[in-house]
Parts: sequence; structure tokens; C-alpha cells
Amino acid sequence: MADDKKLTTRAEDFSAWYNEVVLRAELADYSPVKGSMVIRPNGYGIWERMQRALDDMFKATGHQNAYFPLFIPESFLHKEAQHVEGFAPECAVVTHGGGKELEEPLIVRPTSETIIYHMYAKWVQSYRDLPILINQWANVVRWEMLTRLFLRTLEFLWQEGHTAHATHDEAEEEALRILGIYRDFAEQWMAMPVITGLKTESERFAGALRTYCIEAMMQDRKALQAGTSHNLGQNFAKAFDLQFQTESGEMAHAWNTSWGVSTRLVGGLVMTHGDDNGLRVPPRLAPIEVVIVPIWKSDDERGRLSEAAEQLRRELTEWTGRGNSDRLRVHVDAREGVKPGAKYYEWELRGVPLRLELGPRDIEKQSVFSARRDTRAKAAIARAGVAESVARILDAIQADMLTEAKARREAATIRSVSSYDEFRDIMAGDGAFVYAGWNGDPEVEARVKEETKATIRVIPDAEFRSTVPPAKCLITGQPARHEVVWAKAY
RNA sequence: CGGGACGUAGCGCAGUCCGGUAGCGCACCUGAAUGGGGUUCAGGGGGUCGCGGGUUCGAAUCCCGCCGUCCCGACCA
Repeated sequence: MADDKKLTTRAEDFSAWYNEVVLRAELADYSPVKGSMVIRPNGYGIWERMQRALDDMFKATGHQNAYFPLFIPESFLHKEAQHVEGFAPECAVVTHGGGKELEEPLIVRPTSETIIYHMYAKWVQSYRDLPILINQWANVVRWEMLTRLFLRTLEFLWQEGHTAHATHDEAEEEALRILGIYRDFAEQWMAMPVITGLKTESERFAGALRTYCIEAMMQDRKALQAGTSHNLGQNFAKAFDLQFQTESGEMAHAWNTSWGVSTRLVGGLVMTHGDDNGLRVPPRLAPIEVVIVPIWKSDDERGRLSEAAEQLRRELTEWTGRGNSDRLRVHVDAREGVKPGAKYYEWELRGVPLRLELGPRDIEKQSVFSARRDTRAKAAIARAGVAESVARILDAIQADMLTEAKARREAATIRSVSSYDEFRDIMAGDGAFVYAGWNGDPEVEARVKEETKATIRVIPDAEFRSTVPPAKCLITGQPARHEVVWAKAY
């Protein structure tokens, strides 16, 4: 309170820090309805970049977008037993419309499997109609009790892919293909390293055969489930009578997948990269990659310098070295009455990856002064060929942010825990991703959750597993069925 | 739904015990100077004190009722 310009630091109070960054960087704001939020232009701009990148990847793998309605007949939810059990408690239900009570209540979609497979059943007759590869960008509603900006709100934005295939293997291949896309997106765009793998039964999607996920570590060493891809088997096809005639003339139920990522990723971005000065956005997702701050003293200089800044902006945005469709995203901050230092703090808070300062001294030396947001390193760069230099710096920032995040995760990963007591100490302390053996018993998992708040985040894919697989279950000492990753989670 | 706290300007708060006609910081507006890391001075705008009732000459303050929010005990992208 001594200086309310400063953020609460991450070390002081990570949750308070997170809330302050989201609010003060103007990513989002609380709405009058408890548990729901407004996504402001700064936050929505990041989401739009995410959408574009993901959408391109979905299209490149043969998917098309469509839109299914918000309202679903309540009876649909009840057709798949596991599904209704999982989602009914958190559904918003519409009972009145047009001033009259409805004959059948409508639920506001918490996810769209039911309405979508109902429609697919109408559209599919023959194996020739398969596969169906559809994605939709939509809002969904889940009535949560404990909410947090971006991480858990009553309503959120996401994409949900829903596919139908002729065989189990095709569906499995699809679920894994999408998991790969999610991983690439997280690492190459968000600069957020993830662990891929399989969820245990207790964390599996309601109605799925198998749930795959990407799991990321936040700076407070808690895990964030950042995306899920489900092999639904024939569960929904059977519930919604989604059948087709095979090549040999028999009737068979289709095999489905569904998969999604949400605006929760924006929260993940903040908690992965933010520092005590605010947000840090990796260049590829930054709505503004470069901010130019012209510096002047006199009125005369103001005219000269803002013109020079404008010229610099034009040169940067007209540069096509990154391809015609991927121009540098540049903003000039020529506001009067705000001192340069105040502008620096503001753009740092908002996470703009690179700042260019342009003052009389730089003009004279035919250079511009640059400051990286990620490392806060400053350097003069030559005015000649500036666009290329800027693009190179942005690439370096993108790469360095991933490296830094990966190193942070590895530093908080423990593969050598030898007793349950030691495990409890870790979880009661700073926390970590703990790789350990597990006997496969859901009751053991439940007990550990009860006692330590930690859960099995993922049964990791081969590349993440330890070189020497654990032989015994950490908790029971029985033979291990899997090596799993334990952590406290959001 | 059970236990604790709070509701006063956009935000954060003081004032409430002990009634006297609303204040502080930040933000905002105007002007001047300032301008390479959060600028200063001067002037200014903005409040049904959560809502309703009561007591009183007079209520943010006392009394009653209601509403809402936040924190702690069953779910989750």
C-alpha cells in the first residue's frame, strides 16, 4: 500500500498477484454476475491469436467448423449414464420462455456431445459418410461454486471438436493427432511446456473410454490441465443411435472423439510467464509485438520525433520478411503528458514483448534503443535493417521463453521420492511434479488426494517417463502398474 | 445450506462506539511547466452513505427487517 503502483509479488501471494495482473493489464474484469467475467480487448486479443493458430491447425488436418445451438433438451443429457452423472450437477436449466413454463426444460450446454451426436445420427447412413470431422467455437456454461478469472468461470469460451469414425483405431488415431496439435500449440505458440499422456479413471471425461491431456506447470508449482482429447468409444453412438452400414452390409455403431481447449489457456499464459512487473506475452500470441515510444523535450522535438516514430512503424509493418500475411504488429505510443518512464511501466505490465525507444540521441546515431520484456535486456540496434533485427529478437524471445519455462518446470520436478512421508512433506511445502510408481488402484489415488490435496495429473507418455521405471507403488509398496505424475492442481 | 466479516465517489478506505448535514489516497477533468524508467504545482468534477422502516428537532452513525458481497466445510475446462 506504500506504493500501490507496484504489484503484489509472486512470492508474497501468488493468487493476489495473478488477480492483479489480470485486472491491471486489462485482460478481464468482473461482471455483475458472480462467477462470470468480461474479457476485455487486451485479453480477447490474445484469445483471438490463439483461435487463429489453432483453427489453422484444425483446418490443416481436415476439420471444418460448424455451429450447434446453446440450448439442449434436458432429456438428451440423460441418454448417456456417465455423462449425466458428471454434468447434471453443474448445469444451468431454462424452465421458462416467452413468459410460459416450458414443456421440457432446456439445459444450457456444458459441452455439446449430446446434441452433436444426435445430429450426426441423422446425417450418417453409410461408411461412406464417415469420418465426420467438425469443430465449433462456442461458449459453454458450468455452474461452478469456486470461480477464478479465466481459470474457472460460470461461462467460458472454447473450441470443441467432435468426430465420428468407422473404427476404434481411427478414433484413437484422431484423439492422439489432436493431442499432438495441442502440444505443438502450447509449446510453439504459448511457449508453455506440457506433459502429454492419459488421465486416470477418476479424472476421465464423463462418458469417455480414455481421456488424453496436456498438463502444464504454473509458477506456483501447481498443475494446470490445459487441454483434453477424448476417445469416446461407442458410448455416445449407442446412446444416440449413431449407426452406419459397413462395406459388407452390416450395421455398426460409430466411434467418436471429442476434444477442447478454452480461454483457461489465457490464465495459463499469465501464470506461466508473468513476472513481478506484470504480464509477459510470447511474441507469436501478442496482439502488439513491438511498442515504439518516441521521446521529446521541446514542442519542436515532439513534431520531429513523432514523425520519426511513425516512419519507423511504417518500415516495420511494411516489411514482408516473415511473409505477407504475418506482418510485424507494431504500436506507436505518442501520448502527450505521459512521461516515457510511465509508458514503459504500462507496456511492461501489459506484456508487450519488445519496446523500441526513439529519441534525439538515437536519431543522431542512426539507431533505435530496444528493451526486451522477457529478460529486460536493453541494447541499441542499427536503424538500417531494423525490421530484420526486430524479427530476429522476437524469435529469440519466443524461443527463450519456452526454454525458461521448461527449466523452471524441470527444477520443480522430482523423480527420486522414496517414501510416502517424503511425498507428504513435498506436497505440504513448495509442491512439485512428483514422478512415482502407482499400483493402479483408484482408492489409493483418493486417499492421497484426501491427505495431501495432490492428485495424479497424468500417466505420462513414454518420452516423459523416467529412464528407470519405478518398480513399486510409492504409497502401498505393491508392484507399480504405471509411473504417474502427482501434483496439486488448479 | 451451517459459522465469521463487510457494504460510505470508479477503486481502496476513514468517519459509526460518543447522532449535528460527508472526508482521505489513488484514478478522472482543466491549465502551466516537465519529458531517455512511475513529474510537479494550481484549480476542478463526481457520493440516493446497500435497501426499507422506526426513534429523534436532526441519522452514514442508534433500533428492527431485508438484500448483497467476501472468507472457511460436499464439485471441476
